[in-house]
Amino acid sequence: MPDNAVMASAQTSPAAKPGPRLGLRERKKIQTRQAIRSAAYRLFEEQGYDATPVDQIADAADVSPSTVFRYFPTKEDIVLTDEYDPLLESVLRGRPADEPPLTAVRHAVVDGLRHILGDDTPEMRVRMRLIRDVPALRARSGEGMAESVGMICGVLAERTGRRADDIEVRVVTAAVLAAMQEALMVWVDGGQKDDPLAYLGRALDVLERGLTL
Amino acid sequence: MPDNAVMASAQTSPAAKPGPRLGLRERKKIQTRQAIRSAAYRLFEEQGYDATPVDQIADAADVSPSTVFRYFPTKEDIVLTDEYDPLLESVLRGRPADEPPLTAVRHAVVDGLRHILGDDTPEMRVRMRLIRDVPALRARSGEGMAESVGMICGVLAERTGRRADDIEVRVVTAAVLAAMQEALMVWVDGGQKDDPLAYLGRALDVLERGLTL
DNA sequence: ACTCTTTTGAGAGTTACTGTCATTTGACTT
DNA sequence: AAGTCAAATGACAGTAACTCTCAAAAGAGT
Repeated sequence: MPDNAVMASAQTSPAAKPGPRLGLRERKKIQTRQAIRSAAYRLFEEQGYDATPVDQIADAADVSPSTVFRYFPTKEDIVLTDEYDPLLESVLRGRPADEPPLTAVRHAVVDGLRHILGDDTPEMRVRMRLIRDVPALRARSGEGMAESVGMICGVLAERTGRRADDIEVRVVTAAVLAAMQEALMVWVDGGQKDDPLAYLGRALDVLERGLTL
Repeated sequence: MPDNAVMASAQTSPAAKPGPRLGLRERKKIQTRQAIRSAAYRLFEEQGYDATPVDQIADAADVSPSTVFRYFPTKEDIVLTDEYDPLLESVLRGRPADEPPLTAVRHAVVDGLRHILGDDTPEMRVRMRLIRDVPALRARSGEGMAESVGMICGVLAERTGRRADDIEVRVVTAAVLAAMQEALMVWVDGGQKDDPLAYLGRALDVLERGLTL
């Protein structure tokens, strides 16, 4: 269960958790991964995403192009890889079983976002801008969103006794994630100044209100 | 304003409207376009989307690869090009000005879908299946959806006096389109048997109900 | 120091495009 | 009917994102 690419990665920042007891091999892998990402972000900001070939990223990160593709299956993944879904799932499963589905999902999404905004790094801001501006990244981000919808539907199915492909379950889930997406994009459009959670709250309120304007 | 790729094209079917008064040139263009599409759909069904190179489509359609790319900027566009947005926009603008936004959008989406389902061709069914099954197409389809959101927000902004980037306007719009998307996908999953409009209706009801399950 | 496994880099190949340019082919004029 | 012009086509060269294979390099365990 991959990612929700609109959201930032949980362990993107340098030295996210080097963990004292890792072999040299593992440490090098983390280093390499980070080197590639840093180089990529820098080049993307300087020249733009499309104008930056993978070969150039490889050069800048001092690895071969093969290695880049070994770490990131696609160029998009350099920007979009994160671990949002597992976090979201565990928060959602932790909600009390008698809570109404929408409330549970709402809390899960809010908590998940809060956790992730913990690392409010400059890199994350670049990432959000890239997702907003580069069509290929937007598209892939949407794909990640769709996978999140699938995961959430699975959990909701267990909670409600409905089927995971029940249209109402799916609509609820899709609407919530769409609202989150819009909230984040509006936040980015506004210069990433205010609290994104405030936007998210307003967005979810609209849903609970039955979309009345 | 491109397309909503989950929706089928309005003039995809053969001889959609040859129009009696077209020069030979225009007629040939329509023919070529259709030849490419037909060949592509056939090959996609036989071998799969990814396993079918554009060169092979060109061969099958008796044109050069250059010509294929002249008609369809990307391979994805062979499947996804449609004219849903203009239709949607005109229907939406035609709704009475005092109607609540959600109601107006709801009617527009339903009417739009009805129009489009007029041509319930086999090709359209293949298209829907491709969109469901091929990640690249799903992603692009989502992109089209995002553009539709933009268009609808523009119209709603005029109607309501709010700004087009108002978060509530965007959430309403995004939720409706997400619901439509889910409705269509559930319909496809169910074998495209029943009336898709019934699914759409149920999906939109969930939204108006405030996402209560 | 010596295996053994994992990681890396080098290189070749595929495919989706992009851009250019000469040729062809309708469209229109005389 | 012939001639001119603009649009459409095809051939070709080039770029960039991957994919695959294989041999060299580098940790890990003995």
